[in-house]
Amino acid sequence: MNSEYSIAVHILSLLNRGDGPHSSEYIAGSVGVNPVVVRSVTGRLRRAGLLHTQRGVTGATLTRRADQITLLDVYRAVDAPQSMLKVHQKPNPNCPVGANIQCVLDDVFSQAQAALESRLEQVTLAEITSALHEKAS
Amino acid sequence: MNSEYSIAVHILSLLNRGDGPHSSEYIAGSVGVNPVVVRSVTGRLRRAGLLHTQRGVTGATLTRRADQITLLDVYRAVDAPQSMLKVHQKPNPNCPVGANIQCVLDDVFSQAQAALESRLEQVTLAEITSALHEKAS
DNA sequence: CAGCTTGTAATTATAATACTTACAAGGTTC
DNA sequence: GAACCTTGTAAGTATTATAATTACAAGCTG
Repeated sequence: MNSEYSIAVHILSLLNRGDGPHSSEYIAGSVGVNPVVVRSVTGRLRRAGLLHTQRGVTGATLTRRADQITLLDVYRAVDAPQSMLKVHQKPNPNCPVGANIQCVLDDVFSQAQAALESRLEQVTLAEITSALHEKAS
Repeated sequence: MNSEYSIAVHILSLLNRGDGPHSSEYIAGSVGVNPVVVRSVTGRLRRAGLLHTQRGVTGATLTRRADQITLLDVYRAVDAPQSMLKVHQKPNPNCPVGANIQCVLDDVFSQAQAALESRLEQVTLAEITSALHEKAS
């Protein structure tokens, strides 16, 4: 797992403040990464339909209200792995266990992943913003 | 996330068949990794109290019944990360968002992680063994 | 046009993961 | 006890994943 996901949430939180357009360089300063990384993540969010940008013009804008954007939307947008739990790749097909373990684990891991995603779906960007204000005060 | 976790489940599944002692080299053949990796994972499982081994003597034995071992026990045993969702490490402390985003995300990610672990806790090694038999037949 | 922006490909560092070698510690067999 | 197994670990290497950086085309704005 890389940290694109949390970077994406950070970017969206900045946009949700609504205080004028922010360049990728400004955002990069807040996130603590290279501006290219910000533009890359922003690109994914745009392709997922969460925000709008335009070549040459500073800033990005959310395409819908913050309470209509869940952390699961963001998770899917950044192309996060299908399951965070990794199955080893080369079990021996000639062993009864090795031949079937991948299939069995895929099933179990999918269920665990679904539980995690379900929790993410219950949190909106608006709630993140609220929590940030809470902490800041 | 590395694949030690699924390797651990694989090893325990082999032990749970009860068909004689298996050397780390035999197990490695089924799992598809180097014997040293098997011994390393076995070591973690031993330190977590899930199985017993002895230097010089072939094989390992479970310390309790398979229906008393959950996948969460195994997850904890292999020293898996506290949260699979990674927070970016260098947000700008001088920015209202950057200063608090880690804290807020840690909280949300912990909840998602708890949901995942809760699901793992509901699955036992005995059920994995059953599923393997099911597939094999 | 000059100077900014975003979008993206390509390259280089860096870090995480996996593999392998090596060997000590200990058991078993003859 | 000697030869030959085993497990337990440390240390080094290779491979891969991640992040940072460079470079530049495409496009807006004054």
